Amino acid sequence: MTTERPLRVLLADDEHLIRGALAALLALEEDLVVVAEAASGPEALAMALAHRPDVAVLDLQMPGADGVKVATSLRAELPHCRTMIVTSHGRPGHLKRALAAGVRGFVPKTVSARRLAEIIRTVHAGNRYVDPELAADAISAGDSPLTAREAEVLELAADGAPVAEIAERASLSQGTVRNYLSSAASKIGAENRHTAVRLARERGWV
Amino acid sequence: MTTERPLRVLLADDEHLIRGALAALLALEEDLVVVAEAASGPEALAMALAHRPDVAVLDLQMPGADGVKVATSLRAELPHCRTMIVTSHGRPGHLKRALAAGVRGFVPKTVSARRLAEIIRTVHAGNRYVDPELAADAISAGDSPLTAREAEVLELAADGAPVAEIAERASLSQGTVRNYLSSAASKIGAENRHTAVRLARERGWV
DNA sequence: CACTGCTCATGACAAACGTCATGGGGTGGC
DNA sequence: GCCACCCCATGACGTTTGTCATGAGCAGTG
Repeated sequence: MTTERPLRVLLADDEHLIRGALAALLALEEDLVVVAEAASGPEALAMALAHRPDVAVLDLQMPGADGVKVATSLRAELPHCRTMIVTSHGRPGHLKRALAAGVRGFVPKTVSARRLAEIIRTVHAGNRYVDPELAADAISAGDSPLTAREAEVLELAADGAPVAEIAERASLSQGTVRNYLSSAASKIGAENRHTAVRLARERGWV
Repeated sequence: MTTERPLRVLLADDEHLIRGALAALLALEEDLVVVAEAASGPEALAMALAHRPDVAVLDLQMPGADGVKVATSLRAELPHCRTMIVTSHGRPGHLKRALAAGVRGFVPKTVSARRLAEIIRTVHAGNRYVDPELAADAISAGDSPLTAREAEVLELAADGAPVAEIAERASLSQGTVRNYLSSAASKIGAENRHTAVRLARERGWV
C-alpha cells in the first residue's frame, strides 16, 4: 500500500463545515486523495465527470438532487465509479432506494473517520458495506405493503392537502383517492391518513 | 495572540465523523483547544462540568437532550461558559428558542471551519453572532399570532390525532378544541389544521 | 368602571373524510 | 383459461371536521 496509485475520492456534502473537515481527515490517509468536492447534487455530478474519481462519497440530503439521484446518474455516466452514501438520518427507506440505485456503501455519520476510510477501501475493492444497525432497521421495518398508487397518493397527502387537490394532482377521481388513502391507512394500521403519512415516512415506505 | 491562555472549547455532536473532523480542524487554530467532546446531551453537560470550557459548541439535534436544553442547563450550572449552537437545519423557531436560552452564537453547518473559529472567538469575547440568513428568516417569520391555548392545541394535533383525543388530552370539550383549531388555522392562513401544524412548525410557532 | 381580549362552552349546519359494496379493465402466473 | 392482484371508478352511508353565532367567566388596561 505504498507505491500503489492512490485511491481518488469525490466528496459531496452541502455543509461546508463537514465537507472541509472530512477532506482534511481523509487526507491523513496515505492511500486516499480527495480529488474533488461538491456542495450540491448537480455540482457533484459535474465534478465527477471532470475528475473521474474511483469512489464518490455522497451526502444523502443535498440541494438540487439528493445522493441517491446523483448515484443513479453516476452509474449511467461513469460506470466504473463506485458510489457510497453518508447520512445523518438513517431511514430504512433511504437505504432501500440507495441499494436499488447501485450504491455500494451506506453509512451513518456516527462512524469515525478512520472507519470511513476503511469502508471507502472496501467499496473500491468491489465489496458492499451497509451499516449493521441501519440494515437491522430496514429489515425490521419490513417491505412496504403499499401498492404503487397507494404510496403515490399518500405522498401527495403528505403536506395536509385536501382530497380534492390530491385528486387533481394525481388525475384521479376523488372517490378513488379516498379509497387508496383508506386502504393505505388500514394496511399501515393508522387511524387516518395523516398518521398514516407519518408512519410510512418513519418506515421509509414513501 | 501568542502567549495568552488558550480558549477552551467543548464540542458536542452525536455524529462521530463530524465531531472528530471538527476537532481536528479546530486544533489547527493556535489559540483554541478542544478540551472535551460529547455525543449526547447529558454527556455534554457532564463533560462541561468536568472540564469547565470557555465556550460550548453544541449541535442542535442530539440524543438525550437537544442543544438548547443543554444550553439552558449550562447557563444555570456553569454561568461563565458561553454557549453556541451549530445546526444543519436552520428553522426560525430553533433560533428563537436558542436566544431565549441565552445562547450567544447560532450558525449553520454551511460555514467553513475557519469562520467557525472566528465566531467562537467572537462569542468568547462576549459578543453575539447569528447567521444573517437565519436571522432574516426568523424576522420574516414574525411573532406568533397564536394565543397560548391555540398553540397548545395545535401541538397536540401535530401527530394527526383526532379531535376527540386532543380534547381528552387537553381536558377540553371537543367543540372548544375545534374552535381553537379553526381560529389557529385561519390566523396562520392554512386550509386545515394539518397544514397549519406544518406551517407553524416551519415558522417556529410551536 | 367600561372595554378588550383570552378561555371555555354549546348548538347547528355544511363540507370533508373514512368505509364499504360493487364492478369493469388490465396484467402476470400457473 | 382461470385466478389473483392491481388500477380506477361510482354511489351510499355515517362520522369527523370546519365554521359561525352566541354567551358566560375572568383577567388586565385606560
